[in-house]
Amino acid sequence: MSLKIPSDTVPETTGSAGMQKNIKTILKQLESDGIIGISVDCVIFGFDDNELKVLLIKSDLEKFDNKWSLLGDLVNNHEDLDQAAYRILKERTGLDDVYLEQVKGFGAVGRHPAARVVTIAYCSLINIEHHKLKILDNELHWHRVTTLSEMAFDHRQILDVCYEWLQKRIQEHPLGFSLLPKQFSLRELQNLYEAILDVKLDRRNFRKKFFSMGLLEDTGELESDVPHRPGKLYKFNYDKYQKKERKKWFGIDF
Amino acid sequence: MSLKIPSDTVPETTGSAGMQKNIKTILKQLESDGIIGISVDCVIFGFDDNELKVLLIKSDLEKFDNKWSLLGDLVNNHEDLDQAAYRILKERTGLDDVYLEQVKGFGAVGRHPAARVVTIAYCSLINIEHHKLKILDNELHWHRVTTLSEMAFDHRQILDVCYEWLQKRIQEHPLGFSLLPKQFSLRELQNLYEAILDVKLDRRNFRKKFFSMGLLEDTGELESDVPHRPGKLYKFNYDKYQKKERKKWFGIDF
DNA sequence: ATTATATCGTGTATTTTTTACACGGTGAAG
DNA sequence: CTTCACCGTGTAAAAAATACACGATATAAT
Repeated sequence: MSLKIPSDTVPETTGSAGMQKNIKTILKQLESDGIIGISVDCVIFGFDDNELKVLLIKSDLEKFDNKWSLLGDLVNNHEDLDQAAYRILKERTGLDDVYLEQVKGFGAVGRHPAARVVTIAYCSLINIEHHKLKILDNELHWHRVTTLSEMAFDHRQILDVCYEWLQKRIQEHPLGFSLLPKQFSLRELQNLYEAILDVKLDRRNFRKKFFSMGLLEDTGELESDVPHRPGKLYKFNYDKYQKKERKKWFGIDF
Repeated sequence: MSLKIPSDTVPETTGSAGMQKNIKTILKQLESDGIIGISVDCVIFGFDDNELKVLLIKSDLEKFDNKWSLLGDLVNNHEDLDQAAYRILKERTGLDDVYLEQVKGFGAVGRHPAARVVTIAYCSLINIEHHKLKILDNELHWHRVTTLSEMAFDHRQILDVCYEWLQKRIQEHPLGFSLLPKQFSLRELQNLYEAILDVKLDRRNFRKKFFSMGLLEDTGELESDVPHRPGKLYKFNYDKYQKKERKKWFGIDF
């Protein structure tokens, strides 16, 4: 017999009052049996209107009435952690080929009010445009990351950790491109970095930096619908990046 | 009722044949109930003889006969993940005030032969000297990290991930000091970095780099028992490090 | 058509950081 | 009293990061 109970967020799209009761019963049983549940929570970032956004859903638990919650679910018995995260992502965004990476496990004893649940946080970056079709479905919402007050469970802490992880990560690895269209102008790229890192950067030096890596490919196309001189559109060359030999020693810097 | 079953490694020091049977029974039951177990595994690093070592134990499972295993245990229902890791560390090394950090969760379906167990890997750095008293107990062994062949479970993979994590981490954060005595010479520190990162560094520039951070404190003492001119002994000033404001933007570098 | 405006794209001088490298000093061992 | 191995410091050259300016080109307003 395979237990199937809800996680921090509603896994079924057909959430109803009758469902709720069932959920609570199962959670209670888990709790009384002293079994630790294991879930996966996805911090799905998007970039829109020059701001970093995160995809959230209204919590279904009374205790967290109207609070925002990350997208998550219990891990099934037959699936890896990564698979579980991909499943959630697919269910919620319809997107398949996305950037996804594990960030950290969270297992404080009281983090879930109904039972002991350890969750593994994943971070995902998607192009918000690709996802727009599906957003109307339910209680899903893109929310600014900078102006978030309370959230359900320990999801605020998880989001904070993931946001800091992202800030560090985009400076060392080429993930930012996942938030942009395949083709992008250099200004769009810089806006992305400035928004995520909350810094102002010099346009010319930013340009120099990226071109010196030799990983941006000129598509020959130009921006359109801009009220000024259009910039060239580039795409990131992942192949070249893979083949590139990375220097091992990068120095000590506390 | 609180389930208590063994993890990837024997939690009890009194491991015996009778115990083994009990373990298997419980694992089988878990497996048939479709419950996912959750454990913590500690990658405990030490530094000795100018080499990075890891603390391992002989696996108790027949399938992994004589293979090396990390130190781990199932997470108890009433303890946080971090607490579980600390508990294992304390049980095995007798050490308390140690560096410990979560690295990654591993949850491949078939990673444990007896049941589905998701494990959270922790990385710990200890001074190998402090631990020598307790090593005689059982099957514990300090093993070179560079010359390790097969290991039990997916522990080789976990170790690899943690080793790479360490290589990156010691360049950005002051953790290396946990592997050294409180007081150390600059050469010892450099040997540590060279061993862990597998690079040769210029002695003078290494010195310059560290002193320019202003975090090394001259103890006034000198090395002893060296067959040459003794070097000064320093200690790391953690207080100063905490107070130090770190620059946010450190540039893009793929 | 002409002008205003906003961004594009490039180059250069300055500062800072990293790297490479040399020499005199001190303690132990023979 | 010489050899050896490492300690401790300084400096010149190379590389990287930063600051900053100007002409070009598109749209929109006049």
